[in-house]
Amino acid sequence: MEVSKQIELFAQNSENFIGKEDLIEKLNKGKTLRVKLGVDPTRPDLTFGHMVVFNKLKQFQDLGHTAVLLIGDYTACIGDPSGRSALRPVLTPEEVNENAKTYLEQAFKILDPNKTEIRYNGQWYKQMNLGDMLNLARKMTVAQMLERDDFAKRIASKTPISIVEFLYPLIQGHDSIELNSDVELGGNDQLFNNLVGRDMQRQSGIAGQAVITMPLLVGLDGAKKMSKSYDNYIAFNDSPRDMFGKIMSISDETMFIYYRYLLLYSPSDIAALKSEHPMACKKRLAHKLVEMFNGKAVADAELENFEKVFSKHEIPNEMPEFEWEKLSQKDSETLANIMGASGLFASKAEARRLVEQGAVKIDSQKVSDALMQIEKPAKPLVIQAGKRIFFRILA
RNA sequence: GGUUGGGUAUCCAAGUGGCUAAAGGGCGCGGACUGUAAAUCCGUUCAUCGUAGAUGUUCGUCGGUUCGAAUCCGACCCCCACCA
Repeated sequence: MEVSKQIELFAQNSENFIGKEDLIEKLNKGKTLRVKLGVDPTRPDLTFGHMVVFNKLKQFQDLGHTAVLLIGDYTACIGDPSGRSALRPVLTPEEVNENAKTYLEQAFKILDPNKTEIRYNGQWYKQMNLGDMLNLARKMTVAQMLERDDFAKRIASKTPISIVEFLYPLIQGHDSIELNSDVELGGNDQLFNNLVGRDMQRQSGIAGQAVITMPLLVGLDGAKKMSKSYDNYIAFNDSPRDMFGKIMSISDETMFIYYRYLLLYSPSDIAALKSEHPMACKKRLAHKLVEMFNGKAVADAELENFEKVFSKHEIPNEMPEFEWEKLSQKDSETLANIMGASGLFASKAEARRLVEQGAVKIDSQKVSDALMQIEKPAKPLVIQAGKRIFFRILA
């Protein structure tokens, strides 16, 4: 593909794109780019927030460039502050390996494994000694470090900063030297770190990497960034039902953001969407994303389930099923006990509360007495609590 | 090492001897409404008990004072800040 077209694609949806000229030069020479993405193996669950960056990496792959996933197995012991004021936990090597494995499994739902190079930074850091470390530390000044927005804010608010946090950008930067990367990708919170890599590469006499950062995706609440700590995320590993439901729960405004960053719709595509019924748009978004992770058949089934349960207020096809004997030893039992025994509720008190609030239906008939007797059924019985919990008692 | 301030339910946070299972807010859950698991409004939010009130457990940990403690005393653990 033409160089200018490629550059245009690289820039698509990005928040910062530094070193564009360097890339143009390299591409004009016909170079295959090495595109680095640092992976944090302390948090093995990928969310749709990560997907924004992975999509970008995938674009590079599709154009024939090399994706380099750097697993910070060694640095997992440091704890990167990136926007959070609390230090991250230190992990054992076993945990890191396990995490890295599940991380990659998920990442390859987006990326092409055949075009991905996987590296571990333990490879070079294990052999480093204190002298090497000090040489690294020499490459930057405290003042430069304090330019980082996060640090500046923490100084201002008198929040402590550990020395290891100062080392983190240096270490990430050194990784770029080892990997000889031409581009580094990351979320916008990684801008500073990635730029340190660019500087350090130049200091060591090689061309500085370009840096492309992607915006942080807004979470389900439509307000804060998607993050596990805010519990406003969709995970790659969510069940198809949850994934579908969570997407259906976002606001219309957020929906268009997801179309843009998750499905890479262009502004004109999105303008076209806005003329459609928002409900239809949202269902399509949910369907496409679920399909991406679980295939078309599953996505179709979830769409059908959603329409059935939430639009038509009908009972879903699939739900947990119980033998009567699993719920009670007697021939008849109170509703509260049955619900409690199903294990689908936090406690028996919770089950009672739901009944009192008019949330519980037996075979679609609303019931109001938590202590009513349920007989061992002659034919299957469906108990529903709220809009989302259903279970069937088998005859 | 010293000096402060602090550790309350899922989170933030009030409470400084009984009226406190513990204010208020957030999250969650339910109901109404809706194209929606949006928004809004209302309700609810430790557990157990045949629906009531009662009992059990809970306010960093252990022990003590008291008829009675989240609240007072002692020891210990942990966190933050300042000083060194």
